[in-house]
Amino acid sequence: MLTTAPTRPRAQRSDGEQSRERLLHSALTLFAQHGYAKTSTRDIAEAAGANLAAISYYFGDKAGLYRAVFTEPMGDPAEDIARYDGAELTLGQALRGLYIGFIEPLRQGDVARLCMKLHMREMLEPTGLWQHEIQHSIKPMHDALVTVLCRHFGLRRADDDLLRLAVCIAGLGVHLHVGRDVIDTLAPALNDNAKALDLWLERLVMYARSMIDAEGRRRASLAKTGNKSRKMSKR
Amino acid sequence: MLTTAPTRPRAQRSDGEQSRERLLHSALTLFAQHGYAKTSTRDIAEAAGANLAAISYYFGDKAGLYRAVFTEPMGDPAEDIARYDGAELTLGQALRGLYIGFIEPLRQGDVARLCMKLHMREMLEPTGLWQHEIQHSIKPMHDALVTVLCRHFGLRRADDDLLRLAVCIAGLGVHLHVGRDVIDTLAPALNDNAKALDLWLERLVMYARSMIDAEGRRRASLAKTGNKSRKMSKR
DNA sequence: CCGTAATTCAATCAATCGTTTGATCTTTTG
DNA sequence: CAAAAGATCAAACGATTGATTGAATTACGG
Repeated sequence: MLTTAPTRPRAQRSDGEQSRERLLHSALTLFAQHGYAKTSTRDIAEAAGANLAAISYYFGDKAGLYRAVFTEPMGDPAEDIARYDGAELTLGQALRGLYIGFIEPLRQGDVARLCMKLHMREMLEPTGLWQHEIQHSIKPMHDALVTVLCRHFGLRRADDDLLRLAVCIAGLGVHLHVGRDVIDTLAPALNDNAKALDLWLERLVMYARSMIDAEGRRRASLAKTGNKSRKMSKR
Repeated sequence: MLTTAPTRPRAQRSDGEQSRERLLHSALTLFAQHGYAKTSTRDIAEAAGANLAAISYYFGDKAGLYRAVFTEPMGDPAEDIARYDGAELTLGQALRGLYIGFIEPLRQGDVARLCMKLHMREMLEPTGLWQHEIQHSIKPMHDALVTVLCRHFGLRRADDDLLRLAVCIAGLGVHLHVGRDVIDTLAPALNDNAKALDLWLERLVMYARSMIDAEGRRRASLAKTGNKSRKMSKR
């Protein structure tokens, strides 16, 4: 049997989607909490109040359910990108738009946060959907960020140092999710209310600006002293 | 010397440790590659060229093997901390010492890198050893970094903004490991040789400095406009 | 060289896993 | 209302898992 859900040549019953969505929600919660392998289909069905066979009925198999959980609630990446790659935006606005994409899921309900956590988990499971996710979701965002930075530095084409900068800027946002458990343990006050998340946004923008400025100074001093010497910035 | 697998009232055979260490190495590789749940004891035994029962013989059970893999090859966290929390170090030296702890494993052999990857993976699999790891390995490193920053800003006690800064500084190093697969896909040139890692060290230190400076300026402007004043030490 | 303990091995157990089955119930449609 | 399709359900199947058993093998001390 292949992966597709059952075809629906006729009308579907109105009560059908209920179980399907309950399964999706329960699966999201459990997958994000315990990972794919440690989550059994029986646990998912029980948490959803549905029958075990409903999983194969709606999603084909466990992998199909995971795929649905992984891709279905995700918005178009272009939506996130549009927030920060407009040519008319100032650098500050672009950075703010970028980090909003990371922070907003944190303040929304469980669903968005669990979904983000699921994606972060996929980063360490090189097989499966991750490579696809990199190409179709992360790469466009990365490229857009690189474009913004190129424009800011007046570069026609990105070099390695600009890529490094882009990685670090994005890394600040990623770390907010990946390191969430650690932060909650070491400094719980940093995440415990909506106001704290506003501060995160402010600080991340400020930090990103400072990194961009530092890279700009490095490039300027490099251009001045010629290609050979590499001085540390003083200050 | 103080291995406590089975009870050993008599001498042990010299060929015994061979299988034990082969099991440890194979388990590290497979656990880091596929995660705990997706790695079967049979695969581990086969990769190690040992018998399946050797796992229970040396480590009790699969969890015991994982625990051994997770904790045995890890050096004392105090060793890492000593590289950057000395009071006589300049800020630049301290940051360099901090990031060396992140980057050095990347250039060392497979073992260190796999071990680091296993720890990163554990971050998203909250069950088991992770909380212990936070308390006994990450928290000391975090506290030491906070101490360094407090000293730099002349603070008697860390506030939330300083903790945020510390999280971001550490996050740059963490992201290098967590996002490794992504980086290798989007910008493979950034990790492909020893020289590139040298550059990472340079840039991370530069970025951290710039974030620290930005935070310092923020505090200074805050003090000027009327809040309680905080003095900064210049280096 | 012999006895003992350490180690290895094949075989197996019990539990859990994902999946399938076929019957049954419910809603829609003509 | 009756036929058909959608949806639910309990039960079971086959495969794989972690762990154990007891005998066979190997190295070591005397």
